[in-house]
Amino acid sequence: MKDVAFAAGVSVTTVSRFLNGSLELPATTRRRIEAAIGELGYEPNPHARRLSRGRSDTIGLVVPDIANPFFAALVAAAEEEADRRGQALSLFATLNRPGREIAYLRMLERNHVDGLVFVTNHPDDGGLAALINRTGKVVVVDEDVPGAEAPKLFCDNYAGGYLAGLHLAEHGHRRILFVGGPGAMISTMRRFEGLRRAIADASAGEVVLLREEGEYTTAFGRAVARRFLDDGLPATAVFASSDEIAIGMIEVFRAQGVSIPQDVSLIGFDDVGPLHLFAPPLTAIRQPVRALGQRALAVLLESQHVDARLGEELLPVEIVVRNSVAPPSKP
Amino acid sequence: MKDVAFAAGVSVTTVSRFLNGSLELPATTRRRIEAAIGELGYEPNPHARRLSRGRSDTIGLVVPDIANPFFAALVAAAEEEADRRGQALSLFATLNRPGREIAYLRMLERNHVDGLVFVTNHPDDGGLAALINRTGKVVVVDEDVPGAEAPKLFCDNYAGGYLAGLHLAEHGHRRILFVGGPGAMISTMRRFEGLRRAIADASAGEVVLLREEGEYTTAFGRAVARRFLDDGLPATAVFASSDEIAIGMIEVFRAQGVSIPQDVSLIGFDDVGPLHLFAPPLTAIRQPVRALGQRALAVLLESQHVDARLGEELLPVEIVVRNSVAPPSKP
DNA sequence: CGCCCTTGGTGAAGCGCTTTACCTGAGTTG
DNA sequence: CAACTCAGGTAAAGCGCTTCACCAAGGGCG
Repeated sequence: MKDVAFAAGVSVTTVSRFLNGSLELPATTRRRIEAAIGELGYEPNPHARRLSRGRSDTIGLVVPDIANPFFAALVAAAEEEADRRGQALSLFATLNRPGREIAYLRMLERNHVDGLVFVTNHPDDGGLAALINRTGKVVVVDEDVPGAEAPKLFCDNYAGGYLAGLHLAEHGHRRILFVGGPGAMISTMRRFEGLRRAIADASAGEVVLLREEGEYTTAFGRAVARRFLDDGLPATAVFASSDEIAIGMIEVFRAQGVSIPQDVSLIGFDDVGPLHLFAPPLTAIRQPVRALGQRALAVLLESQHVDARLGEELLPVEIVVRNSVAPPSKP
Repeated sequence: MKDVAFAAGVSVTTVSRFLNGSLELPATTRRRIEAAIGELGYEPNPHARRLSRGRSDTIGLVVPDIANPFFAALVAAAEEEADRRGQALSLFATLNRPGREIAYLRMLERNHVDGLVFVTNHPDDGGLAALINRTGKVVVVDEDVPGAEAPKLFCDNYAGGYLAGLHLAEHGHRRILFVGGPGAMISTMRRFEGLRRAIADASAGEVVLLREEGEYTTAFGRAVARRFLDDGLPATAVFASSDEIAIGMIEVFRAQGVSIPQDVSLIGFDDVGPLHLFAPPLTAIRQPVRALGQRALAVLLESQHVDARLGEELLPVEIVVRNSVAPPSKP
């Protein structure tokens, strides 16, 4: 930049201010600077810029696992929005490695990034919340970190559970198995609450609501399905709280010759994979995953100055009816 | 850091060198410094560090679309490896926005990142190659950028095509439709070449090889499938060159009541989605997508010093046989 | 005519590290 | 005992920007 300034016969201040738009220049000067830049092939050094300005125009995104299609879609939407807003996106996956979440939050604290979109998938012992409160500039997405005073962005889990419950109840199901993720997470709690409420609202008489909670993985789905079969199909319908769980269960059901929806109805949650090509096409609650990613960025960058902290924002879900729910064969 | 140095009664040089491990200190001094750091809650500023050292310990990853499960898996593997090697990962999606690839490469040039893993999905007019050659520190992954003098990392497309062809030929197919991505990309060319070679090797007598080329999208898959049906099923088997294409085709086949594999056999490529749950479970060539991501990072960081440029590395593919290929009903 | 505003700049002090070149004093060695 | 190491440091010069505080000259205005 010094060279550019010299070549253009001005000071570095002028070049810098011109480049940053904080100085109007007459056409002749401007052209001299531009010519110098062109000839010297000058490119500003972002590290120096960041050091000077004290910020990086980079935001961090912490997710449990990028390969999971749900998170992948979230990341994609966030990246798009970040790019639109002139921010770079640094990506971190926790992969359930303990301490990783903490490490990434500390990175925020060290100004590595200007803000963090934080997606967790397991309960916090309070350490995370404390760290979030200390650092600021975090938006908590998808799952809650209780006690964290930060903008929060979830899908409407309760409504999702309610829609699923209503759909099952309308088909006449009275014995329903809920398969959730970790019991302490709000996605699990709220979806269950919604489900229960819907069943209570829509079904007269006695209703049986079984409940399994574990992880949002195919492995857990398989385990639950096996247990379910061992118990002799204690319910006529299953509400699987994620694509992964549903996939695991379908695998077992299929292997054991249990057909959907004749033997058991199944409704999923997320709907980011190609569920419509499954056999049968899977009815599911659709998460607003793109909106989640976009809004996360927007909220983060806009709460930069305003203190719009606190308060959670709920994004609407919808039910996508396909072919995996039918009336119970033996009611 | 100045404060830490003062509190510990040493110079900033000492603190810096101690922190960077370029100075052995007696236990007492070390403890004084550590105590000062603890008390002051000191965290080094990465921007300053980067400016001083002239590098960022961040590598960039440019992919067409993160939400695509194939790229998502690639990103996930790369991030994991980057983290293991102490590098941060900046993510950029081109989303087919023209000029984006160039923009991201220039960002490399400006030292924004130390290196770039570059995944393109469309032909280059030479501009990209030129830029890559100028900047260095790029590894080209998955699809080629012809003329770029950089380490290149592909899956063994030819072998993939060959495996698919062999499988189809062994089931007696003589009229086969190849559905590729963009015709100019090596993935398309090499897979087709492999397919053709396998057919030639395995089938005596006349063979018909139809060829459609377009994009790796469900939309293209649907379009080809419709055309295929309009033409009255001119082939008994289809080799779809990506999960997306296969999904698009299955959608149309299913909607039109064409059943797989009775009416037409189908073999896919990629195998990152839950193809095993499709109806029928889809036979496919599996890409070594995790290995691709990992190796990309390794190659990038290791070619940092060595000039191991040039030369492409091929990662092995395998065939995953499921249930979507059967002998033709009317040979 | 004197004053003030605007336009078009400038100098220099940071930003917070790393690194080079150098220094000092307590052993070690011949 | 003089010369030589070597551990244990240090001062200061960057790294390449941004920005604060100023300033000169020309023009408009009362």
